[in-house]
Amino acid sequence: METKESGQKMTISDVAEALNISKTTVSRAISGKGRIGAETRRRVLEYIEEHNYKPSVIAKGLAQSKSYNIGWVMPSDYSVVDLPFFQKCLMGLLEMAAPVDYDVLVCTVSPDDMSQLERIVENHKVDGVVLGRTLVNDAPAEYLKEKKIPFVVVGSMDDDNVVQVDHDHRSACRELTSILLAKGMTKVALMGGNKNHVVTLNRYRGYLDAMEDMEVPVDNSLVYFDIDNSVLCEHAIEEIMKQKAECILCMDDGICQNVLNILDKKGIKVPTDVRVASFYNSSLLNNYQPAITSLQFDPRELGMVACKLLVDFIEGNEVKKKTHLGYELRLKESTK
Amino acid sequence: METKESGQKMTISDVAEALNISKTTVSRAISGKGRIGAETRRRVLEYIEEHNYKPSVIAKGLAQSKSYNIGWVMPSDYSVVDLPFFQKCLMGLLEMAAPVDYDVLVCTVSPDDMSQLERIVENHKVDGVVLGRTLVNDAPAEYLKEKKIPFVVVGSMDDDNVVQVDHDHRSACRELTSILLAKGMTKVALMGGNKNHVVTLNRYRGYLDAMEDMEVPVDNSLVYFDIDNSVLCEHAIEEIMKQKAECILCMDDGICQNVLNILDKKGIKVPTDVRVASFYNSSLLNNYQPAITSLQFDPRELGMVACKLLVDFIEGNEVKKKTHLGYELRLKESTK
DNA sequence: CTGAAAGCGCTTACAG
DNA sequence: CTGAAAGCGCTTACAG
Repeated sequence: METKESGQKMTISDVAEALNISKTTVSRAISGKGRIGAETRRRVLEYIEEHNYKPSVIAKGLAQSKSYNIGWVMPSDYSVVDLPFFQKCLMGLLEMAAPVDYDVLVCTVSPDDMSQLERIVENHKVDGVVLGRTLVNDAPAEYLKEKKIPFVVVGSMDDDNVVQVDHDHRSACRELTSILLAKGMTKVALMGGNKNHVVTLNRYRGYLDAMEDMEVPVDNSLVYFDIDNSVLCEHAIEEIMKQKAECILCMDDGICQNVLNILDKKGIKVPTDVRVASFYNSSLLNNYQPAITSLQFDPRELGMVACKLLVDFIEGNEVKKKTHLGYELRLKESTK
Repeated sequence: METKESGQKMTISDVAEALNISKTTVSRAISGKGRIGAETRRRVLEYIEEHNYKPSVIAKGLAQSKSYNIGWVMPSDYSVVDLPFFQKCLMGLLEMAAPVDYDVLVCTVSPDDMSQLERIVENHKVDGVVLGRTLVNDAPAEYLKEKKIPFVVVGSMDDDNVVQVDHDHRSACRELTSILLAKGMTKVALMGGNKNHVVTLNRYRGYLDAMEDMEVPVDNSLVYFDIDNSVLCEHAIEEIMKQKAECILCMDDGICQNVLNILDKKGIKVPTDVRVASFYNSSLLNNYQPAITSLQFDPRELGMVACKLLVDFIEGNEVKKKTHLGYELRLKESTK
């Protein structure tokens, strides 16, 4: 109940001594591995409970060549730091990791620098890592494969050997686009993000799928990528409106926020002058008037699932390679 | 179950053997501690460079009773996860930590549960921690004091013994309020956040300071706290407008976003019907029309400074107890 | 300047 | 069922 003798932290030797048994036995009582008498075990557990003994995970790790850490790798791009997406994934990771006694070490990578990632794996500070997003040519993923470190990606990749967890953006975008087309619009513009992100391509494919389904020809002058600042965005909107687009489909809510502001500035009304829909997963568009039709995902759940998969993987269990989480489609006034 | 591959991780013994010297000498060459011949040292450094040997930080940690991790503690409240603030702090932390060979372990706490924090400190997984915000009755801070773990807080507290890094919210708010008053407004409403957060109180104090400076009496029917959902927000706005407030000062951009949406919904125009100002540190209000007058802070810098202070602290150096970072005041159309 | 040895706090064959 | 001992990969008095 009271804190142990002031100062020094208790070690396994202390409890062994106090109980007049060997460290081996104490270790076994705690880990549950190896044979041990029920009564002995009870005594040990009771003692450490009462004296609040907590084994050093560092020492345990050394003995087992493990760190009990998983690495969470997120991009550090300026534009991405404003999106709550990665923060929410991280929350999910943390939530799942603690109960299985893993901790989460964070590091960032940028397209031209993955030294932080290299540090944590080469210093042996993590037992596995989860990559926060996937790129078309994914240097971090290649690196981890080569190093033979267990890892899972939040997102999708072509390689069927890597463990992936993602929402099915292709289907989702196909569904959303279909609904827009079914409403009678044929000129649905697409405002895309970075084409080097796999997610961008998948959404684009879904868009194309829907166009094909509904036999609507694709007009490339309505399709824009790499819209990552307001100048590009404004330019794209001007072109799009020149083509008399009936709807603008935005690939993420950062882009959508930009689009809405520019539309507003230009006095173009939503949904009367043009409809707007988005891939919505943050609060950027909270309470916007009119409410924005969007696809809804759950980043926190991505994090939780990724963590579960990674830990299973690390511990040598069989792991499903590809898991898709559900999404929701929310029709609002912006596409009325 | 795993078979050893030829590419096994190299240990200090391997390099000692290869060079025909002792592990001691290798260790000294790397750490720079202890006497060692310049030539010997050169050989070691050259060898490990060439063979890409990286010492295990885990083992090093065990030997030194250190983990070379710092803990980053952030709240997990639902409302707070949408703000990029903590994510940006974290970026700053990471940026400073890597060069000094520390890694960052993340954990969350909520008002009624700090078990994640207890885990990482009691498992000895961190050498110190930084608390992402301060509360009026700060249980995590109390806990860390009791445990005698080095820690620094991002935010302010009454206890002069704890290392703090913060923006001077009181002065900032005083300055902003003064400017508003100087423009001739006397009815400046205040929409505050959680009164249990120290930052909320400090901003409030700054507001009071300014009112006193300018000899404007404080009207309590213009001051609201704990505005954390749109229902409360709408109610507050109705009351405020009934009092014919000339300006609404919002304590953070989440609140401000809410306020703007409700104002919009009610057809109240900014700045003609009412002025609006905010404490702006995220992208929530990006490109909003009209542009919002606000105080601007730098969360990333907070993280960087906190990291520097903590590492100094951990390594036993003298550390400044209280550091204030600068802020900027941006006057925009919303208070014209 | 360099090395043998003890030690950091655990785990885990191996033996009894 | 239990323990002595070796070992995980480093650091660091201590001695030469």
